Amino acid sequence: MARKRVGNKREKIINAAAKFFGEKGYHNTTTSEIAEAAGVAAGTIYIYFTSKEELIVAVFEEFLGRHMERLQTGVESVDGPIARIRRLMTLGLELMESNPESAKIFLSQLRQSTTMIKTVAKRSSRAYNDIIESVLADGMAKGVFRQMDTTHVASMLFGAYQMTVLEWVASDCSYPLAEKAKELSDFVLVGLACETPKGDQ
Amino acid sequence: MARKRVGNKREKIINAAAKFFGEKGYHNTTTSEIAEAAGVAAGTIYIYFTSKEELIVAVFEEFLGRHMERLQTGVESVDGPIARIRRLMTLGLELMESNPESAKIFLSQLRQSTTMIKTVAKRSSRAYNDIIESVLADGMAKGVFRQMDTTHVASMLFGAYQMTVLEWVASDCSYPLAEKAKELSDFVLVGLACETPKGDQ
Amino acid sequence: MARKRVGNKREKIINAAAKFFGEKGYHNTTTSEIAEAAGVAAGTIYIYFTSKEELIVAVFEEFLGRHMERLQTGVESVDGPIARIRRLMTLGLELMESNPESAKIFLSQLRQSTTMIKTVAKRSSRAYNDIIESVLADGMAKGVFRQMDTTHVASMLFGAYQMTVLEWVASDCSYPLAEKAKELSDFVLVGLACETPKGDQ
Amino acid sequence: MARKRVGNKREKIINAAAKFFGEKGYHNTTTSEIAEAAGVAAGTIYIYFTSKEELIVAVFEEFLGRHMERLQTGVESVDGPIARIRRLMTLGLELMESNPESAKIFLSQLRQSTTMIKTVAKRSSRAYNDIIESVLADGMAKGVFRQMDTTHVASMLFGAYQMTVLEWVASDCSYPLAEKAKELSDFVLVGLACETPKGDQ
DNA sequence: AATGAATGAGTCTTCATTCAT
DNA sequence: AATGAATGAAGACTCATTCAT
Repeated sequence: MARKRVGNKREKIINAAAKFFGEKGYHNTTTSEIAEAAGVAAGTIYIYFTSKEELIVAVFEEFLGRHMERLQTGVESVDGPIARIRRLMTLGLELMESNPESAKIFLSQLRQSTTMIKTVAKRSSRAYNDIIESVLADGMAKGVFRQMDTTHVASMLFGAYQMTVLEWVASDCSYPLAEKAKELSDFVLVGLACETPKGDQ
Repeated sequence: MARKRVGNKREKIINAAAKFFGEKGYHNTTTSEIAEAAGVAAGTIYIYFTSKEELIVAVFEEFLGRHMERLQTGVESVDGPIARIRRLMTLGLELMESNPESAKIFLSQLRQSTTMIKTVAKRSSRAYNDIIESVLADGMAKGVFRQMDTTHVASMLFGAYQMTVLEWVASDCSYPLAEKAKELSDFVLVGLACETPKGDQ
Repeated sequence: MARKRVGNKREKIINAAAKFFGEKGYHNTTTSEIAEAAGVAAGTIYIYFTSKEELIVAVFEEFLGRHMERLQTGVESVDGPIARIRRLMTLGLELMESNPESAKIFLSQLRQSTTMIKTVAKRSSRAYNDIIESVLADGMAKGVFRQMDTTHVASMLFGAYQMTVLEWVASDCSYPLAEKAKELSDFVLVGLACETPKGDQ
Repeated sequence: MARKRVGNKREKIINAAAKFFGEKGYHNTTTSEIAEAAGVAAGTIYIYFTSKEELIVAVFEEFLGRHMERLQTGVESVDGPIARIRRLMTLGLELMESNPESAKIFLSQLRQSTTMIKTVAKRSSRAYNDIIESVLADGMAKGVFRQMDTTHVASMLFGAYQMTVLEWVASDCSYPLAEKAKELSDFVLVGLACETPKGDQ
């Protein structure tokens, strides 16, 4: 039965890498342990990826790319800016919950250093932000949301979302993440409503 | 009048380390370059710190500890939950702006991996969160803020704050961070006000 | 009329190997690139040769063997030791010129290290030397050449020949090698003439 | 008595490297074995040399530079082109004989591949050639030597010299190299004398 | 306390070779 | 015979840490 089925090795390596990168970070993960966990020889990694760095890039593209697609689709499946923001938050949390591995990567690797990694991380988070921003702009145009700096607000909103996931991961995923969806949506939605803070002097 | 006090070297090492850790990350910084930048011998670092890891811990404690103190003082200098939230956000951004190095550490190192680092990072962000949370709890008790999961809301608020700083750092500090303070405060304050999102079905 | 004879692949591999070994040296050439250039799969090389080392041995045998044959024939086509030395030098340079690849191998690989290579290289250069030596011995017997240590003189002569080729290769074959033939022959021939150096004290 | 005397480590490394490079060639020598033979840790090599390549360059410079100096001095200590050629050949063989290690490097590494090595090797052999060439030019100017292409003749002469050494090394230094000096000098000197080959048709 | 040369374990990466198809 | 994906041993180089001075 020879040297295994063809085609699933790249996938196995990406999965193993995702697991370790998420858990221990890029620098604390050795290519050897990735290889071992993936059930391949050390050198095999270098058949599919030219370097360790290219591997983490692939991990990003794989996981976040997958998220983006589903978020985009999800958002378009409902109408109205408010519903869309709710959908975005809820779906985002669901995706994270169904794949804690990718959640960890999403959180921990987002801000590493080497240039290439940086680039991809930025691209990924920009993709997230873009989706949010377009919903905001739409809501603003329709008069549902107040006037705002959509870029800045989108990233604040993204920050609130991220921290929601981070708390959950830090708790070792000890509760259903979905239950935070309402609070998250409420929090961000009020901030977008057509009025200024009240009770303020 | 020897200007060099005792402790001078420890301080110099911490400053040099902060600079490099912020710029290039923990793993891409060597102890040798820290030593060189600090103007001490490679071995000297190990007189003040038992390991590289302890050094980054010290950097965290130093910088974030300093922040905490000033945030705490700043918050207590005004009255009322709403004003305090405003003060917190504004002062936080000011502190970051006046010390971009620490801003970078705050952002990029917060989510590394090795256990010890994790612990400290968590401790630091918890400190931040604690300040926020106590203001929230107070506001809730006084009926100024709506009922909420203060822990979760505090961290979302912290997330919005973080992303505001991140955007600024990513832009190479190309604009005055302070100008984002109002939008940030407004955003988080509405989310806390005593009402539910409107326009929602 | 299938143009591909059996043995075609072996030949292609040897040619590709010769090219790379000559250009980049044994150690800087990978079996994969040889395979690619030869238009065969990586594993195919190991059907024809048991190892990379055996491959370079084959390259030597192939090219230098070919030279030897032609040199031998060429030498025998003229009469008299002096004419033969001239023929040897001229023909040798012609062969090198018509095949710069083999010239490079001849020069650069002659003195590698691993035992087996050493052995073959020695064998090859010995073959060269043998031809020269036999002409020398003949000339000495016939009284045309002076008494000498034919082995030593043969190798000095070979050295002069080699350096003539090396200079040419080092110049990127920028001039016709043949034009050095007369000087080379003159140089070595005087050294063989029946007299002692004059003008010497 | 601590970590040995300072200053002799670089030398020890160079000596160990010279030994192995000469015996087994650059590519078949590992930095670890050099370190071990030099009695230092693997990493120590990289305190003194930035790379393995820089190490072999240093080996070249060290040994051949030393030769050049002594050859130059030796040549200048006698008068007249003929005597100088004799001196050059004799002294050269003596130097090789007194240091077989360097003889091996001189022979085996002279024609490796990587660019930097090539460069240095070329520089070294050029230095040798330059000394020879200047003596030839002088002799030609004084009418002691015939008209010739000094560059080409110098390198042929160098080739004869090299092969004399190579034969000796190949014989495992089994005889006194010095005894070949006369034959070598005679051979090259006749080739330089003011006449054309005789007995030629 | 301070130095900085030395250490050596640890890592990524290469590449000759194998073997199921 | 031919393929080429997979192997895994080996090697150059890095860098946190030590310790004699």
